[in-house]
Amino acid sequence: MVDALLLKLGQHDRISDEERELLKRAFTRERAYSADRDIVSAGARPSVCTTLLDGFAARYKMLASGKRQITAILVPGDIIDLNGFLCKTMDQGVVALTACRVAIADHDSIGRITDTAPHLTRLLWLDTLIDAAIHREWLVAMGRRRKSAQLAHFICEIHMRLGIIEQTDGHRFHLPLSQAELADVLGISVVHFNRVLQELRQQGLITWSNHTVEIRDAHRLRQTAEFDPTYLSLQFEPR
Amino acid sequence: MVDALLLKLGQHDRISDEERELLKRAFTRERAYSADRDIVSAGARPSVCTTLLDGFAARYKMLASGKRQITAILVPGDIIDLNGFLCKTMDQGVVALTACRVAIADHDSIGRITDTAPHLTRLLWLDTLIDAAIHREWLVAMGRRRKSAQLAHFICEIHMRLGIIEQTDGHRFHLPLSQAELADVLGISVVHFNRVLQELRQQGLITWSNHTVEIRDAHRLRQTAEFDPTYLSLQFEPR
DNA sequence: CCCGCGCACTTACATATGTTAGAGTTGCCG
DNA sequence: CGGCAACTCTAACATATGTAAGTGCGCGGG
Repeated sequence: MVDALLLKLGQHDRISDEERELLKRAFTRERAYSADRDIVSAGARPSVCTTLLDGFAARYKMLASGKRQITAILVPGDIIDLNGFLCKTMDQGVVALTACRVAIADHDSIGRITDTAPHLTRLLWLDTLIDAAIHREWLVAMGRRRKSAQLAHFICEIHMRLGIIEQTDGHRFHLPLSQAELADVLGISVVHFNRVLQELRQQGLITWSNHTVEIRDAHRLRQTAEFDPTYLSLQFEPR
Repeated sequence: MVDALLLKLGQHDRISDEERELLKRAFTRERAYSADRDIVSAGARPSVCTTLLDGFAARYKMLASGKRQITAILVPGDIIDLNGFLCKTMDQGVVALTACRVAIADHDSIGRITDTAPHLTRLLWLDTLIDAAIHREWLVAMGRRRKSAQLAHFICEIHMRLGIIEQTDGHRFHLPLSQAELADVLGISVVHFNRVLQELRQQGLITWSNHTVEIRDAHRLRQTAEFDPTYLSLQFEPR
């Protein structure tokens, strides 16, 4: 059930059979959400952790003006609210962008892991550190890159993250998000998102239609994005 | 030596005497950096963790264009490169913005804590989760707030964080950063930073001179910032 | 004491991005 | 199969933000 999670954690370091078992036994229940439903709401005090099995979700925050900023895109294998285990109160909500299936673990089970399985605990901690590194990369892109470079960077990142969980087909991948949702990721208007998208298309860097993205010139795309995947900690080494 | 760190961690949950001792014994060595020196550089593979005792530092990334984005402001009590313990390679550098004093702990000592002191480990983990929550809040401010609101939000946050380590004087605090540095925080030009600053001044929300900020109307400042400190996890409860 | 340098601040103009409105497209459902 | 609804894409204009250039102030070193 938690295959994608294991696939992802296994990128960073060896996971023993016992550790695999611990995780599998923690994430027992399963649940489905339809698109546009909150999986966790801002301000909630969850008593469980949830990992995405299938579909796309987004961490987000609404402002009084009605504007929305998406602060993270979650793909299968991502833990949605591991921060809730220690932060107690969710600072932001997570919404299903497509139909989603999730697996659920009680905080008690996670707590038992932190009490008895230090190495697995470090891997879970690492997972949240990578989330933070992604946030930092987004901050850089948002604050100091040209918007076309920000989009290029986002495409490189998602392509790589989907690759880990074997959801890419070479340079092509499925990204079932609307332009309005992607505009909320980049922090720009839908109109401007479309302008920026045309720019990447016109430069022959990508094609994008029917929610399928194809990278046509990976080298130049990475170059405009100044993409360096170090922040994803994909090196396999003892942790 | 690590008083500020203990003060900060102690906001979230009770710390036992043994845990205090463990931390004190981990952070043995001390070191000083002058302003504008890197404390850790991007791409480094540190074998130690460092916590700020005194001064202000910033996590940052440089782009090929020469632009800089600051992704975090570090104040005394913050751990500078706890992520390096598990990520191994630093995704971004940390620079001393003023003269800084730091305390240093070997990764081995931190590793021993994670192997033997689960509760203290959770508190350290929590600290990195709060870093991530701050990043998310900055993403929202950067992407979707008016720039004056972004600055207002930053002031509210820093005031609160300095309050925890007892570096505020009521509604006044010392913030020895130049406008160029603050512009790199907000992701705007120096000129525009100055415009935005004038705006907050003119609205009577703050005064700001000689690197001293005074909040004149806390209520309206929070209101324009839509500031809600939930994301800092300042609630005292078992973790 | 004065000079020079860094920093805060300003102006004028250029560019990027947002807003509003609407036309074309696609896909789903009755 | 027709029609609604959501989405993509474009245009025209308004606003926010960046760039280049320069003034003035305050502080530390000679």
